[in-house]
Amino acid sequence: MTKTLPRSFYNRPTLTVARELLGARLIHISDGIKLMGLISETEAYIGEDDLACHAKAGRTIRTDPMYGPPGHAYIYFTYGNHWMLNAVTEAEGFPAAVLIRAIQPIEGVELMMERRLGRDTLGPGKLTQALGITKSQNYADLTESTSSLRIEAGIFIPEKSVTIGPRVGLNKTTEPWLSMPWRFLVKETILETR
DNA sequence: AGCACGATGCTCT
DNA sequence: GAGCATCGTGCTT
Repeated sequence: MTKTLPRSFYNRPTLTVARELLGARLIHISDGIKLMGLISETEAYIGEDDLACHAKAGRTIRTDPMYGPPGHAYIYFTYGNHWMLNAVTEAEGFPAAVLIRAIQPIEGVELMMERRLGRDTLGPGKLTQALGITKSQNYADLTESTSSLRIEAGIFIPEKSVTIGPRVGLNKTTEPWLSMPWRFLVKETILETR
């Protein structure tokens, strides 16, 4: 029996949270079926000064979840097709979040494969499609053990298995934000556990 | 294997 | 009305 990561886990510097979320278990109960994957890629978006962070526009309908208490989901829609899943970090009132960019499916793999038409789950829009995550899970409390969307402690990822680099997909962002090494990626396949 | 582009709709100016 | 924290296809090497 594993435990969800507590709110204090998220109430820390976003870079620390992004690094430590690697290997954690992302769980979504979808149509009564438990889907679970190990988080294998994250990115940090930190405050209104970070020009890559949506909060650069201030507190709006869209960015509101990031200003709320840590440990909740911030979900938004982009490019006309894709839902993005973030975990809100740092103290309430400071807008920051970790974008979950990829998972390694562990449980409920058949349903995930079906939804993805057999394709992979490496990519922020792909994992939400596989897990069936949409705007209806926006603001979900990730720390609640009965929540249909939650994150539990997973397996430890050693430093030598982590690649750190600049965030991707930022088209018009200017320096220094464009090159900030705020992306965390597990190099090899994470060992399968239960 | 890598690049270019179109799809598609919500959010903010 | 433009821009976007993307994805998949199709075409080029």
